[in-house]
Amino acid sequence: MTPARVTLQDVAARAGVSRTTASFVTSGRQDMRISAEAAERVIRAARELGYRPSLLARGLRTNLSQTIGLISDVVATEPYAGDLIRGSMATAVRAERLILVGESEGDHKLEEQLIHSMLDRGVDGFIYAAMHTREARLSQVLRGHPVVLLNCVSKVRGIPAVVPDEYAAGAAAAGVLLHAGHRDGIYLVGETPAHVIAAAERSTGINDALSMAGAQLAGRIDTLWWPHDSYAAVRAFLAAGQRPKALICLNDRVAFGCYQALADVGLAIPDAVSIVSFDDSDLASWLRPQLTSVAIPHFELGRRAVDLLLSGARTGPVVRVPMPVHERGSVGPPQA
Amino acid sequence: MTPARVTLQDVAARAGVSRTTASFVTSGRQDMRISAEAAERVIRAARELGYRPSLLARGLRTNLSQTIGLISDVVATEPYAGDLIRGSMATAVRAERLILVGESEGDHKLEEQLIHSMLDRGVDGFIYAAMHTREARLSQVLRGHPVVLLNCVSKVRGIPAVVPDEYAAGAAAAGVLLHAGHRDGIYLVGETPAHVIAAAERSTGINDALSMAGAQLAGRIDTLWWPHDSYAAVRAFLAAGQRPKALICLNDRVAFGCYQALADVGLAIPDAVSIVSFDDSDLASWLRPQLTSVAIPHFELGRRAVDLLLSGARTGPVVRVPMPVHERGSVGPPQA
DNA sequence: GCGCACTACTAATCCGGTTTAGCGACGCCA
DNA sequence: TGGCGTCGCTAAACCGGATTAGTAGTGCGC
Repeated sequence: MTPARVTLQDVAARAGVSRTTASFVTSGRQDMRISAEAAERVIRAARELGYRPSLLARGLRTNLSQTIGLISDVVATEPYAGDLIRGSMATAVRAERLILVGESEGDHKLEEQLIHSMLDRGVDGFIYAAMHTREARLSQVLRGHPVVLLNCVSKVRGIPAVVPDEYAAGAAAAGVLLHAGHRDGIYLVGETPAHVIAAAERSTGINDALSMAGAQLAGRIDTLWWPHDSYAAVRAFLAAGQRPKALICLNDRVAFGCYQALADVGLAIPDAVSIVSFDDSDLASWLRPQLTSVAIPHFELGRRAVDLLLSGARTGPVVRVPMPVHERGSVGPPQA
Repeated sequence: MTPARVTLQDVAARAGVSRTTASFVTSGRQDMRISAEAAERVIRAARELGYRPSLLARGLRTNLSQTIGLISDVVATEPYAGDLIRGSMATAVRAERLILVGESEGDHKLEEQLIHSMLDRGVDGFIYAAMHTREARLSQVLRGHPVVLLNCVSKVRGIPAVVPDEYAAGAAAAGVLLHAGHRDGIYLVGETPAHVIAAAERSTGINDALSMAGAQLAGRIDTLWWPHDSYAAVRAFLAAGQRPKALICLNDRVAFGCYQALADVGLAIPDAVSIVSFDDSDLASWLRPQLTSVAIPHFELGRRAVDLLLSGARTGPVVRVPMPVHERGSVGPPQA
């Protein structure tokens, strides 16, 4: 049934050496003296037999499993966050690692169970990912194990973390409007609760960039980050007689609702109103006109986190990954 | 640094028994006679010490790692397919398993490398997932290992497989229109290449359901499954003077393009044109009016695949998972 | 009072690697 | 020619469990 595995013993026998010697060769240790000739025989035997070392056996002895645990709250729930896993995975594979995934669904008990399960399997370290950039309370179970935070930060200890550079992203979004000539009538659409770091930092970046140019937000349209909510909020805003010249939406879904509300009252994008947004989801390129949006570099975030973990950093500053602006058709010069 | 693990030896010592006895108790084997009293002592000692067996060590001996390998082509790329991983994960965790993920990106070499890497880690079986329902050519490396196909089928061997019931879904979509009173002017939007099983089966289901009701498709609007393409195709269709009464879109993205095209010429949904679709992505509920769509049960698919794999089935029929219809506001009675 | 079955354990081995300790052979030097 | 260091390699122990093959102790029948 299951194909029998070739063991180090088989390789050693074929090469006419001891298991020990074969081990030294296959594990590539330099500090033990093996003649080039013997090494060559071992390598050949291994190749001919299709030898692959059992990482279970190796890990038992070395306490290294070449495996990384990825714990997330709800990563897979968010449509595009799969890229976060992809980035981690691709990077891990390139370093001969594999990734064990676990989703805690925000449940602390489940999270601890997952961490234990992973430790039972000897993972070499953890990536602790949050969907929405926020402050994380790390489980005690992780204490003493290598951890890199992904898309979240922790104040208690100087744990290495990788997060998108939301501040710069906010500044960039504002910059797009400024560059198009906008100075007033710019509104921020979307609520900015304090615990959502992304919102707060984007907002700060926007304000700073605007004031640096001698401008400022004309106001804020408060709404949840969903199409229905922003649609209703913007409809009400317009119904009150307000006529914005540009909207900065805190994500693409919010922007979608804005598109719908503006269409209802016949305000053209970008002629009457310019729109910039954050996320750069697929939606952004499906809208008409296509939406200018600042991307969350999910793949890159995952990549960086794995790199950081594998680098052996156990403590360090927060790595901020740039968020690229994708300029499309939703921004134009302000109406004369 | 890393907390020292409690071993079976520690537990045995504390309980005053041999490692063997402790092993019998912790691994729950009934066939060996252990007094209730001794068992109790071992259990207590294990609890007090926080003992957790090393699955590396156990796996080395038993050849069972309690770990499943999930190989996919591009699962994480598709926004909502993360649910597929989630469903597998949640189900696996409930059975004390963890999932090792790997994405082949369609690259056969990479796929083999991933499979090898997983085997090196002693995975007990594989879930081989495809993003789009299709026929899969299984790597030779998998031969002899438990495999369940997810969202794909294989003709060569009778490998267990889990797929969405696309035929029934097609019939259901047509049924929604029939139920609303539609009999003619119904068009299918989206190309149906032969190798895309989902498309072919949906199409057959639609045709069968229509003809069962004495109706039939008025025609087909050929287009790639993307908003821009369907937008252009439907615009051209309408420009040619055609006036459909209902559109069956092969996915939500296609439907999105239809919405845009219909809006351009002032045809209201659902008053002038009814629309049903497949996928039930978030987009469906964001559109105005909300889109009636047949859902792909990603989570359930993942769940079933893991269940099937853990059930020990090495061969079996294709499991077809129902695709639930989510009725919303995009379907109405045909215009008088 | 002996053989036998049964209970309740345990010593020893195994899984497949890594790692430590050490062993012959050889060359060099005094 | 004996001591010593180095080279090239291996025996044995180890990692932490599971499993096989017993082994004491007890009760029972005859």
